[in-house]
Amino acid sequence: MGGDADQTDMAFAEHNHAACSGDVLAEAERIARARGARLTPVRRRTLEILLEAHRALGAYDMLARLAAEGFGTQPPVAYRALEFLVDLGLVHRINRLNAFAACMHPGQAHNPAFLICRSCNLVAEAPATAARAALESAAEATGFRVEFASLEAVGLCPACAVSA
Amino acid sequence: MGGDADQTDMAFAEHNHAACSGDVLAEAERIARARGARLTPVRRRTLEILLEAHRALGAYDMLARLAAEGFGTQPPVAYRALEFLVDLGLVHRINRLNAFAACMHPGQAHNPAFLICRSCNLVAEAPATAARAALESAAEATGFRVEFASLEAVGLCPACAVSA
DNA sequence: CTATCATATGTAATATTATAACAAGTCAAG
DNA sequence: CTTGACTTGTTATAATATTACATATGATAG
Repeated sequence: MGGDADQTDMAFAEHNHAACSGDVLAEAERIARARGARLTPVRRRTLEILLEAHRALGAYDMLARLAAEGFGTQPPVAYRALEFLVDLGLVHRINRLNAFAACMHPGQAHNPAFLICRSCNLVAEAPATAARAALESAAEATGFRVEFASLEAVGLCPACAVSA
Repeated sequence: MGGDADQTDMAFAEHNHAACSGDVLAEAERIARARGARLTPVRRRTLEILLEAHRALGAYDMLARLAAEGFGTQPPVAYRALEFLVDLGLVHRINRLNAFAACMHPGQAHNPAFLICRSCNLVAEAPATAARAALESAAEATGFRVEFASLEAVGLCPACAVSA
């Protein structure tokens, strides 16, 4: 899995959000097109908001922002856009937080692990190939067939670890 | 981690629930005592119900059973008992399901991975030492300090895999 | 013993997260 | 254009979880 190393590099580093968002957005367009799906205004804006926030947002938080921009005001507006993006692999659901975060590496084989900072709420993706393999092998020992696994770690990001 | 191998053995195997529940319950008493905590009737019964069910139950499902047995009828009754048991490591919260499952190996170093059968809803624990180590090492590469990690796999248990 | 204090239980009220059901609008294909 | 699939929006409701407060229980210092 050659992509793994690249994914870690910028996880918590300072970087230009506008640039990385733009890249992901362009990639998102291609992925949607390839799947015959339409990246409509609400959907696109939902993804943009998540990319700008650079952390996990709850559905109602997202809804408030969308409503403020003239989109619908009811829960399904947010849930549908988020579900669409999750299905396309453009957004991940963070179960622990009941929240959603933009995927920073769409298209690349991902299913990453999530690193959730309990201090600043930043969510980063970490390559989880090895961890997944270990989990799968432990599961296989019991005869369980893993179809999907979610790996979520809570702790302190580098910046917050320094402050503490 | 010598305990790991033992933990897998009975994960999905046929076994005597009454016996394994009794063992866990006795161990629970000891753990509570050691912590100066009281395993009161609601708390004890909550654990028993989870042990009997041998799968994850939602808080409201638990509440209904407790209420039927003469305990309180309001949500905090279930949430408080469950929180108490989680704090003592006697029950695990399965984030993916918004549900709770009895720990089958209390006391032993656990923080296991959870194997959730999407067909029969059985939840088993699998040793996750290796997976945790891999995850932690991936996290460390980004400078993130992991304090807690939840590993939840969805798939098919041996019995359901055969049926399918 | 019993007064006291921390803990536990119970309830009502409310907050948060999520889905179902349906009407109206959009858009590409024929 | 018109059909048919999809998208958006709304109302209503379900499912999950917490806050606040009153009462009860149990251990223990006096």
